[in-house]
Amino acid sequence: MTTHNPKTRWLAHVDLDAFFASVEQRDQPKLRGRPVVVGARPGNRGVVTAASYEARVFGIHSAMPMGEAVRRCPDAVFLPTDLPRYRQASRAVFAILAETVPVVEAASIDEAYLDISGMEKLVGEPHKIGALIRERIRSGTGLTASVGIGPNRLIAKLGSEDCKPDGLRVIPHDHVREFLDPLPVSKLRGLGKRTARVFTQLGIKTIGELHHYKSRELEQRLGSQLAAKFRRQAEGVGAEAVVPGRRRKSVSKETTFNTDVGDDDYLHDVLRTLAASVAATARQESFAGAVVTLKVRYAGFETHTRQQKLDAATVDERQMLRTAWRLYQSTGLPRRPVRLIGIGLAALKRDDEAQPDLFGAPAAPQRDQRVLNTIDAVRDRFGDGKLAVGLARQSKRR
DNA sequence: TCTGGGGTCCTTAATCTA
DNA sequence: TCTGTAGATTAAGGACCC
Repeated sequence: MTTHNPKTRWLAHVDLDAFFASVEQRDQPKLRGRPVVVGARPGNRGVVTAASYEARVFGIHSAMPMGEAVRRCPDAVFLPTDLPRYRQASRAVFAILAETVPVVEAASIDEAYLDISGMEKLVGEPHKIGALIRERIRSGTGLTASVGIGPNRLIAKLGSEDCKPDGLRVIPHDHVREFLDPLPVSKLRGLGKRTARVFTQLGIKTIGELHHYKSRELEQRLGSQLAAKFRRQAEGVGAEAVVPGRRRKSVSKETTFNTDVGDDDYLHDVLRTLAASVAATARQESFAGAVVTLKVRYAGFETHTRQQKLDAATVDERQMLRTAWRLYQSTGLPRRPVRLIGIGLAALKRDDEAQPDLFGAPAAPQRDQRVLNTIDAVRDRFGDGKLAVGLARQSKRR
């Protein structure tokens, strides 16, 4: 961990612009300059995963229902999400970052935090470092990134947001207050719709107003922890370090049906497929998990989860399926048609930390890859609704 | 408008255990 | 051995993020 004096500490936040859509435009030149929307197939249940800046002009943004996106811009190019290709592009960007900067923390597939303290001596002032990072990403991958640089993570992140797309913004230590004060509180991390309502009711609109808000009403309304978190952010003095190589804490797989499913045999088949996929991921990444979670969603978006701790960590899909199915059948869940079903594995341990698991004899890696490939292939051809049927046929042929 | 999928973290309540 | 209790663990749900 770096222990720089806050005045000499520089963190950067790198954010790839409209990432999924940009990868598509990069790989298919005829899409450049056109509105591109990546996400669910129009007509299916689902939302927009990414929208190019040309599509955003029409008010299309991620998480918007696909039907609404089609209404707003029927002439846009609608593409299915091609995660393997985006992962590949992401790996290329992270490789460049790793070559350029000593400490890199991946925050998501298209975002990273960098600790660039000390690089001034080699490269020059922070502005030069940011420019170098952006140029290397552009020349190495053909993608554009926005970079924010500041004395802590929050300021760096808000900086990159502020200069999007394809921009660079440096906020020095002694400019933090003037940068932060006029911003709306909705810019704070972890502040969503629910919390925003509380701030509105308290009459707090900007980060500056929150910074000067002394009443304990905030603590009463949000709870002491959450209130403290937002107050710290409003002070602008975050101290969390950039941590390379964070470990994942859970893995899960879920699917939404095009029409709700009431047939238990069918649900069981789908769950088996999802369990196989989770188990395959676990084996590929060499960990086992001791908590199985079942997730079920009904009409009206009514969502329930059930979980059970196992005696020992496992990667065995049969044990996961047995556990999840027991949870489905005997924990008082509504017996109504199901919109979504999913399974997850948590309380993860690396293989070398796990208890020996007699039931979880690892399957051949080739088979794991087959499971993952099959899921992708079936989803490509039929969409998620046909996933279970497609796999059931496959396994009969085998 | 009608809401995906894959995650993290937090709060609260129930249950277990010393 | 019984009982009350505090703290830890487990479980469920919610908010949020990309």
